[in-house]
Amino acid sequence: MSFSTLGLSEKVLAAVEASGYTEPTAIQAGAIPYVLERRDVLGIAQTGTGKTASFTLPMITLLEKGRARARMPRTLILEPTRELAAQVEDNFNRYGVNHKLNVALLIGGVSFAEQDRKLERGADVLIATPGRLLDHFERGKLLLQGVDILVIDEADRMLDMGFIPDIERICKLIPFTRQTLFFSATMPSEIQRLTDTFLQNPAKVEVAKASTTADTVTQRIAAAEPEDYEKRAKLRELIEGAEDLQNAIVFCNRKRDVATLFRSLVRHEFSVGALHGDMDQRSRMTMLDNFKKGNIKILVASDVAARGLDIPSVSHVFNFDLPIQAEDYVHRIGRTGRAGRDGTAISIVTGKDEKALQAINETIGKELEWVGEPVDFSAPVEEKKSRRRSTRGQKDKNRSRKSKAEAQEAPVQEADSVPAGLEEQPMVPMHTERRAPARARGGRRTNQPKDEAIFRNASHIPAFLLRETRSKVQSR
DNA sequence: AAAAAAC
Repeated sequence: MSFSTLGLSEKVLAAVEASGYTEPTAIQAGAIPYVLERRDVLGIAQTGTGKTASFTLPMITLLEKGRARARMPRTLILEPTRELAAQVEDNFNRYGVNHKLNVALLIGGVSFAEQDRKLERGADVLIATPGRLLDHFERGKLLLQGVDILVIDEADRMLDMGFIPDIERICKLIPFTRQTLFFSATMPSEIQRLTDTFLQNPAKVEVAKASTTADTVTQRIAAAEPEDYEKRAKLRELIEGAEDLQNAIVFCNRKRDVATLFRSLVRHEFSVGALHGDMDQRSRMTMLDNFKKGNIKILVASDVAARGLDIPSVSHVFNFDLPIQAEDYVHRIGRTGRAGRDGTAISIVTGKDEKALQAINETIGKELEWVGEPVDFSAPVEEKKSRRRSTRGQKDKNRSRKSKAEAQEAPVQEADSVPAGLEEQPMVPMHTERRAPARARGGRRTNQPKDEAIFRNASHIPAFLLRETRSKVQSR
């Protein structure tokens, strides 16, 4: 199978070849001919299957005829998150090198001015998250009656995020004569209803569901005490003990925990970045970019990074917290072991996680194996105080199990406290212009890092990367 | 107990 048999234009084929691709993936081979025939397409595919190129390549081919008019984009692609939208833009830039496409990215968190300019100039391709798109529409800056191709990507995720009413509204604003390409990893009933309403005689292209537990991913769980500082110590131990760690994503359930953990790892001189939805857009983009380029080895992230992000090779995934929804576990560990590469996923489990762990084991259809000693779920997991009173023996046993180094490690910073000198610090992330602790400024090191790639002085991180959202709000 | 997304 080769790209040349799919009906793509010469210019597109040249760009694909220049990118080094020779063989289409299953979803590309299945969907591209239908798109070029102007059929509606229902694509059922996970991320990491080459889904994006399955619509961008034929779209670029189709866009060769005709030209955009001011404020009337010719095509519209809806994405659930800003990062995914930006990723699709990258895709158009890469495969559209031989074309003069006007591509406009309409996402929140950035100024309207440039987006307006691009709309005014006439966009061949409009890539948007629903909120910002509707915002532009309501301001009258955008006319949707010229849209010829509508792409709805990651529909099931849009559903999870409550975007379906917005999607329905947008669909109704676009002429009935359009071509619609609809992608979803799963087909829950609400999504089925949506496709029944908005697709006309679609060609259904389904690619085998990537097995939830890719054989190339080694999955393990590691026990820790439930206190945050204990979990952070365990995480450092896991990172330092990891074999062949090239780069890693560390998932936390909550944004504030992303922030706290990020600061803690900076203090411990890891090469680390953070990513969550409350960070300003510029930081989000730069963090992700630096992580992709390898400037940052460890990315602490919320579930904003769990799905869809195209980070080609992550050697390790760590779950600082077990995800609340077992399904999210699958998405998180799907960040590693991609494209047949080896990957390792290690999750920290505490006495409070019994139910979450059960749910995950059920979802993946096997029992996760422990590294080190397992958590004793039969032990009471009430508040620490009551446990101390009721089961002193158990507690002492736990303490003696801890290594000396761990025991000596004072709580780096409790979730609710801040290290000295950073009292006024915002949640996320640390601001380097304030005085960081001596170690983070490259001062005396108490323990010599053994791996230069994973450990690094934090002082190189550009200040704007470490700025938090509130400054933006204050400046208004 | 969460996160994501418009201002």
